[in-house]
Amino acid sequence: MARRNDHSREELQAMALSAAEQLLDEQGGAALSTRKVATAIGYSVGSLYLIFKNLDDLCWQINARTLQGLKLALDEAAVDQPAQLRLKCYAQAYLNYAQQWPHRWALLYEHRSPEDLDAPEWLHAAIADLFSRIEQTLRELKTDESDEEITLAARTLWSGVHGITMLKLRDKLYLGADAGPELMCESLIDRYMTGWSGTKQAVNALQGEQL
Amino acid sequence: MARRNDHSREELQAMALSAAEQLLDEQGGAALSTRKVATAIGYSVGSLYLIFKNLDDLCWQINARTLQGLKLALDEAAVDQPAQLRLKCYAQAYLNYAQQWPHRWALLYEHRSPEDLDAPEWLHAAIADLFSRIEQTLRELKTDESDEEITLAARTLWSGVHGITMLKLRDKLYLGADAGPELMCESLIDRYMTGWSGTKQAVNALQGEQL
DNA sequence: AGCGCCTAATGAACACCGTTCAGTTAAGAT
DNA sequence: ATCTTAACTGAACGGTGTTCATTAGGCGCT
Repeated sequence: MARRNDHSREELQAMALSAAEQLLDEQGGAALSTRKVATAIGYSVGSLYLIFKNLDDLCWQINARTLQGLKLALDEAAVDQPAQLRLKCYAQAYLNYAQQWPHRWALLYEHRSPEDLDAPEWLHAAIADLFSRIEQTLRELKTDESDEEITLAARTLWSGVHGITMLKLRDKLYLGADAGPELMCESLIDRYMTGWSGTKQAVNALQGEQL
Repeated sequence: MARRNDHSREELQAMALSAAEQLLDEQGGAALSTRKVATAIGYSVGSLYLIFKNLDDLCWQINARTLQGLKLALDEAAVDQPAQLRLKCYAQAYLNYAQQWPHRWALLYEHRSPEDLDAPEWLHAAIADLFSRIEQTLRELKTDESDEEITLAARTLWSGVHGITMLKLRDKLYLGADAGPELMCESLIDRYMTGWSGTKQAVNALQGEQL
């Protein structure tokens, strides 16, 4: 049983990634193993290494698909929404996505290659692409801010949403009842944004006084 | 070589934890193994299981020590500081601690027992204890807010700082130059707090800061 | 039809891992 | 000196990632 050619490289790759995602969803990241994935698609262990460089590589490719799914979810949530509401849409969609695919989301952030030497380039590009949505929204809301200010605010807000999501998924929130993370995202965005305006006004006021 | 009694249970436990922490610091969480820890303290694998229930247990105990160190760092950073500055002190100390012990910090959040069934009770207590510092500070700053408001704000702010820290440690920030996370924490706290109060108090806050 | 070639596919092998437990051995009691 | 006992061991089991010599099936050629 060799040279079966039942499936092309691309088909095999897709089959393996789907099987791995199913394993991940059902049993968590610790259960991801080359042998299990290989068995799931009806091939031997060695064959997996003809398709992926190693298990790390497979994980990175799962992460690529996860990021793409996240991107779609964000865009879908924000479609036809005014800039003012879009931030909260993004936050809700992010939170929802993470809760829907907790293990995929965890893999996205917990997976590291040994020595961190080869975090792929496209990963950075994909994350920058996600950031750009928030930056774009902020730019629409604050037309006269510098790029540095926009970037800082986007990353700060996104980190906040990310942190809320992470603590929620780790059950380390337990804010009395539930409905916690949604409220926290609301609180974060509302107060950060009005605080942003407030700080600017305050600075202007102070500078006006001092002149 | 049996019944050596060179060390008491407590000594052995401390030795093992220290060795494990050194391994963790130098080679990361993936390199933590019972065999390595056992060899490092000059005992056999089996002996480690007389001291710890299993590797999970050892990890939880490392986490306990990490949390205690974090608590000390936070308290030290905030000593004799007015409530107005204490929040930023906490944030900076948290960020510093995570950067000083990246692998210990990562273990704190990435380690999960199978099926999440036995996340220890003391862990929740320790985290609640950390939260209480922020809540207490917020209570001093906002004397007429409800407990729910204080709790919500504390968790939101802390999640934000946590998210910033996490993204920084994953090298997924790259905010142009560095000095990113510190600026982001400043931005988060300033804007969230002034956004909470409204514009009027923002001026006071800024003036107080400049003194 | 028969013959080779080539390569997709295999799975045994290696070095690790967590965990267990029957067995060993030394310290202290008798 | 012998016994008891428990601290300690390390081989064993089933799992992991990864490699690579071997195999066998599809394909082109004669």
